[in-house]
Amino acid sequence: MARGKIQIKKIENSTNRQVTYSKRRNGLFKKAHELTVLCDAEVSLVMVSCTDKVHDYTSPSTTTKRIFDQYQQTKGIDLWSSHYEIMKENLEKLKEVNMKIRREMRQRMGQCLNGLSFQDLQSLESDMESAWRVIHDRADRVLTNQIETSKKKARNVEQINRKLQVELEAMDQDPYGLVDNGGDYNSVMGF
Amino acid sequence: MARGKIQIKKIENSTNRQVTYSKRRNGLFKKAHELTVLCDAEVSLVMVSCTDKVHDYTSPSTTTKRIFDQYQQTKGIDLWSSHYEIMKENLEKLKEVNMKIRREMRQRMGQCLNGLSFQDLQSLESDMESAWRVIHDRADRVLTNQIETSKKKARNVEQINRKLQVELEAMDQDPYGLVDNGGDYNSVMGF
DNA sequence: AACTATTTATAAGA
DNA sequence: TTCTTATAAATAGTT
Repeated sequence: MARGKIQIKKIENSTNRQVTYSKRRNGLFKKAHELTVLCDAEVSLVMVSCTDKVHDYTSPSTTTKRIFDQYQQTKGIDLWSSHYEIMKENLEKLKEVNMKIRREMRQRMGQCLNGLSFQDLQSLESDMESAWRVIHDRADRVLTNQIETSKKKARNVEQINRKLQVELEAMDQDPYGLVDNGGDYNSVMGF
Repeated sequence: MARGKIQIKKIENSTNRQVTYSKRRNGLFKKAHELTVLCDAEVSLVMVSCTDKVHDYTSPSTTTKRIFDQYQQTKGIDLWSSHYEIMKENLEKLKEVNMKIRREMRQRMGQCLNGLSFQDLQSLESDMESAWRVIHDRADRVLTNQIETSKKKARNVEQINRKLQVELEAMDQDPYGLVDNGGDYNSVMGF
């Protein structure tokens, strides 16, 4: 508004933008304050710069919170209460779910069986039996795999051993012969 | 600021005050919007007139709530925010606990066993075996108790039956005798 | 609401 | 950041 008109669009030069922000911020604060005094109004002005700094003005007669409360009341929108309520509900639901799971868990661990009827106990018992079987089978398979792998490794080592022995015997008979056994030797060292 | 300077103090004439409020309010909104655009800032401007009407401007890129959140974060935290934060933390913790329990639960039901080592599987297996035993014993005891109770009831009924028979025989011999068997009779009807 | 004489805000430069 | 100043914008008082 001086020394030339400007377009109202983002100032690309960041230094200029910063300077303008600072100047206009003060202007806005001044105007806000004048409005407060002249018209006996309440004003809350919060600004967040693009570098995330917060500046604010609040008319002396009130507080930011009070103005926001009034804002909420008039607009009929709960700015935070709705979030708060939803979160509270979620928390309660989650707590309940947690309780249920914990109880079931305890029952599956053989605790807190008092409330259960004979039918409940029987179905729990058979449930656990089949789960146990799955776990047992699984453990079995893992163990079998481990044994298989070990055996395979052992066979491998044995085989390499035999090969080396043959080569050693060959060297006994031909001490100056050139035998390339480096690769196999390294693979034995791997164990 | 035109046609004469004015003092910055409350305008006593209420019509003038109202008019000035309206004019300057628009000026403030315009300036706020210009700041938003020129400097890529976020602005929240809430005004409450002395007649308790609320007017507001919020930069398009954000919401009043968001700005208020930022404001709170920068300035001290008020009650609402701390409640909110604590609740959020609680929610997160509870979610995590929930996840863990669910995973353990699934494992105890024979699902999602992929991540478990042989040792894990073995300890889970023995855990479940002992829990199963507890549940089995419990079911057994409940069944035994039920049988015991049934037997006791049966014996009771039998005894009452015998008594009634004796009384019937007595009536055969002395049809007009007064025998008080109401109590026993009712207890038989109970079955 | 519009007008307009003035004051105020501010863009650009230092 | 602050000051300066030419000029754009806002607005007080009036219609």
